[in-house]
Amino acid sequence: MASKSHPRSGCPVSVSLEIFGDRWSLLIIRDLMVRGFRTFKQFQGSGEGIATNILAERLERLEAADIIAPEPEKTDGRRINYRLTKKGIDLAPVLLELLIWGAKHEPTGVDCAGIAKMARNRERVLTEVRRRWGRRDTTPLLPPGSTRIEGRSTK
Amino acid sequence: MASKSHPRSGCPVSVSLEIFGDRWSLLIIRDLMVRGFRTFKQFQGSGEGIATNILAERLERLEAADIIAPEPEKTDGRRINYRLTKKGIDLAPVLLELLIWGAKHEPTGVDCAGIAKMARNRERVLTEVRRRWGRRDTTPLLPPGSTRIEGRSTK
DNA sequence: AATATGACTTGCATTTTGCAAGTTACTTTT
DNA sequence: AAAAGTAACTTGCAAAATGCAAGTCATATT
Repeated sequence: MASKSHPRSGCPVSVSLEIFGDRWSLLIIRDLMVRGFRTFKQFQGSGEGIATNILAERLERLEAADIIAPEPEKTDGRRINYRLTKKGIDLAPVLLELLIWGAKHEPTGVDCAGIAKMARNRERVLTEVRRRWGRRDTTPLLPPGSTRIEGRSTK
Repeated sequence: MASKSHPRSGCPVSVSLEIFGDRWSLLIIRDLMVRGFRTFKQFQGSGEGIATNILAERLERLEAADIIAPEPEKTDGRRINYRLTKKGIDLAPVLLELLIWGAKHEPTGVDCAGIAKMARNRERVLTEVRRRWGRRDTTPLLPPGSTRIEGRSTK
């Protein structure tokens, strides 16, 4: 992917897309950010069907861009836990807007009302995502299959 | 590009990425949204170096997704003006966050202070983008090479 | 009538993907 | 302590997407 550095415009949008402008990178970041995934196996089984060679390449790429960082698990020498860096967690607004747009404009089989509520409380959602990242809290933000955000109700 | 419909998760993020998760689509949308570009030739010469066959394919794709719509120019039968649909202009927040992230975290050769100001006034920027879209105003939001947003100063 | 322009095609070489089947270094079981 | 997992990758290909350069074709312009 974009291994050869084509001379592109210096536009920040363009630069961003050169790093994660593909169909998989942001899904990995999403899994880290809201589903609490940490390992290769988890990403692999995330339901999107990414091939293992592509997954390995994307992890390498995201690491090189300092968006994620690997930390070997002490209690199990086989396992590597990936974690978002500060730079990585800063992608939360991008992901949130992507989520809101997709839910609004495409049939996605998720609770639109729940997403609409998130759209009305962007800042609250982002604050929660950042707080959990700071605490290394890995419980899924969205319980699998749901779209309701956990924690203090928004009512 | 994702011509074969792989069965993917119904996650809105995933669905969004299937439509414009590549290195070019959002750049075309950016050109339409903030640079006031309308034609094939303009996109082609946007400085990113997109190949004409790819450009044609992306325009077709974005049109199929109802993100852009072509309208032939009455005064010149050769020219087709592309325009963002409502669904397309709704991508403004995504693009803005992408812009903010890139400017903050990558060397982009643009005025970081200007972008930081936009980051503090997201809503104002988005309102302006939408207003201009509604008026079919095609003067660039950002004067070429600059990053200062036009119109009423933010002072 | 001749030339130019805008919006694409086409052909082809190079890259990236996707898929299935390993491999390697631990861990757990028996 | 040997056998049987597991986690995280590699490898080898075939298929698809991308990047070039060069055309085509329907208007415009000169």
